[in-house]
Amino acid sequence: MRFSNFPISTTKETPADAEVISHQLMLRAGLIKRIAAGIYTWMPLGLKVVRNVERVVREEMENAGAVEVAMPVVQPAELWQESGRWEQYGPELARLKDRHERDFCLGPTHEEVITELAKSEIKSYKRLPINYFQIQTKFRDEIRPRFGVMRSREFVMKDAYSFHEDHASLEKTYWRMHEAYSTIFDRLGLDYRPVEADTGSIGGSHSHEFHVLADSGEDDIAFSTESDFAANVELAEALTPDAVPAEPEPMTMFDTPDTKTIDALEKKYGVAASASIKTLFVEGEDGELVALVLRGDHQLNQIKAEKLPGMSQPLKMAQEEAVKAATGASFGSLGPVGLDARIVVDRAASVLSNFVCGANEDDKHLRGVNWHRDINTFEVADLRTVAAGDPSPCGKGQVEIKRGIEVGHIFQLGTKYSEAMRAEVLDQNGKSVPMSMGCYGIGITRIVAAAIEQNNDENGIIWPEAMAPFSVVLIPLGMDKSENVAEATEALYADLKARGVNVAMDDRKERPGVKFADCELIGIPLRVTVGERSLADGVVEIQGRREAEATRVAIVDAAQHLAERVSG
RNA sequence: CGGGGCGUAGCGCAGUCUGGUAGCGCACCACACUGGGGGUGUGGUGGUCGCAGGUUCAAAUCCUGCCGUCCCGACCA
Repeated sequence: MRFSNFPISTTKETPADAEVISHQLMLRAGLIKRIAAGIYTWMPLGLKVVRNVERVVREEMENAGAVEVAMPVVQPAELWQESGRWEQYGPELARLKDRHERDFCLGPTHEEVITELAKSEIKSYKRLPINYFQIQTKFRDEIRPRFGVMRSREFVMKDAYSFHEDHASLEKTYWRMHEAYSTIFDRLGLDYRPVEADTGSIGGSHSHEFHVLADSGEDDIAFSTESDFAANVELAEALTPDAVPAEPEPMTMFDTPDTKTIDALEKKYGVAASASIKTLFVEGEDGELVALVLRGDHQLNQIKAEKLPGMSQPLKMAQEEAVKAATGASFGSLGPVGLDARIVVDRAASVLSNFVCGANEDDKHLRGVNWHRDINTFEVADLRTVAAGDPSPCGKGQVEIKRGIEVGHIFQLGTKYSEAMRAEVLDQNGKSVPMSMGCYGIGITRIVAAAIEQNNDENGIIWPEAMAPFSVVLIPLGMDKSENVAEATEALYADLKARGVNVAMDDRKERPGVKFADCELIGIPLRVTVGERSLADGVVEIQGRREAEATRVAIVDAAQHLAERVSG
C-alpha cells in the first residue's frame, strides 16, 4: 500500500470528549470517526485492524471445529417473546416497527435466532454436537456509551453457539472454546486472564470471562496472590473470617444525633467501621422488606444478594418511607435488633461480637450487641463484595484486585433457550430431549481498543504484530529529488510484497518529521528509513516501534531481514 | 431516570457577564524558501454562532422551549 493512495488522517489535537488513551489515540490516528453517541465509522486504517482481529478469531474458531453462519441484524419480536426476553431485556434492546406495524428489534445477541435455526435444522442426536459462529455487528442501546469503541452502542462481536445432546458433550466443547480463546488472545499479543464470572442476564450455569488487564477497565477482577485463581469480584466468594468470640458486654443505647453514615459514626464516636454493622433494606419477591446486614466497612454485592431465594430480580432497594413505616426509624439509625422482618447477615458480620448498630429509633445507636442473645432469627449468607487483602476464595494467598476489560465471555447455557423454544432432538432411545447449549462471545471492536490501552507510548499506538494494519512501513526521504532513494525504496517494496510481507510505503510529499511522527502514531511495528545518507553506505535503517535506536542493515539483506522479523 | 457542563469553520478554543462589522491556533489551498523528527514566510478557502420562538432599531450575546453531546450519580442506611 502506498500512502499517497491511502488516507492517513492523523491529527495533532485530541478531541475534547475522549477520556481514555485508546479513544484519544484511535481518533488521533484516524482509525474511527464518531457519527453519533456510541456509533462510529471505521476508517480504512482502523478497518484493517478490525479485519486482522477477525481473521485470527475466524481461524481459531474453525480450528476448534466451529462453522460460520451469518444471522440477521433485524430480528422479529416473536422469537424474543418466545424466549421471554422481549419483556426481560429492557430499554437496551432497540425495538422498531416495520411498515406493517410489526415489532422487530436490532439484535444485541443471537440466542433466539440460533436456537430457532437449530430447532428447524437439527432433528437427530446424530448431527450433534455442532458449533455455529458468526462475526457480526450488534446493537445495544447502552445507558451510557463511553470510551469510544470500548463501550459503544454498535459494535462487532464474534458469537458462537454450540448444541449438544447432553451436558457432558457441552462440557467438552466449553473447554475446547476456553482453549481456543486462550490461543486467540495469545496470537493477538494481549496480556489477558480467564476469569470466573457471573452468568448474568443470559442465564445458565457455568461461565468464564476473558479480561485484558488495563487500569481503564470497567470490571474489577479478584486474583489470588498465590495461585492462578481469578474471578470477577461480582462473583468471588467472601469467606467467613476467623474470629474469636469476645465476652458479651451488656447492650446499651446511646445518642447519635446527625449521624447518618458509618463514616460519621467512626469520626464522631470512635466506632471502628469494622466493629459496626449496617442494615440495608431491599424488597423481596413479594414486595416485603428484607434486611441485609453487613459489616460497616463492607460493600453489598448486589449480584450475590439477588441470588438468594425469595429476592426480587433485579434487586430493588426499599424506599425510605416503607422502611420507616416498618421500623419506626429513618435511614441511618437502622439495625437488626427487635426487627420484625427477614434478616440476612453477611458471613463477616455474623462473627462479630459486641458490635454497634442502629437502634431503629432516630438518632440512636446500640453498642454491645451480640448475635443470638440480642437477635434470634436470622440467616447467614455471602453478601459482600470481596476486597483487596481478604483471604483468597481458593484457600491460598490473599485477594488482589485489578481492573480488566472484558473481551471474551463463554457460558454454559444448558437448556434455558432450547426448553423455552422447544429446540429438541431425538436421542438414541428415540426420545425427544431439549438440546444443551453453550454460547461464546468475543468483542472484536473492543479488542482493538483494549490492545491500544495495553500498548502505547507518548508517540502513539504500538500494535502487536498480528493486529497491525501494516507490518512494515518504508519511509523514503527526498524520494522526489533522489533517484537512488526512489529506486531503492521501490525495489525493496516490490521484494517485500513478493515475500508476502504486509508492507506500506510512505511516498507522500511530506517532510521526514511528519512521516516519522505519523508512522509512530499509527503504530506500525517496523519502520525502514531509506535516505541518501545511509544509501551511500549501502544500508537502510530499520527500527522497531519499541526500539530506541535504528539498526543499519545492508540494502541487499533488508528484505530477508524484515521478512524474518515479521514472521518470527 | 436525576444532577451538572458544553454546543461558534473539519479539530481545539476565545468572544456571551456589559447586545452594535464573527475571531485565534491547527488543518486545508496557492506560491516561495526549506528538506533526516509535526519547518518558515506571504496570500487565500471555509461559519444559517445546535434548532425554534420571543424581547429589541439591532441578538453568538438577553428570555422561553426543544434537541444534541459529555461528565457525575443511580451502593448504603
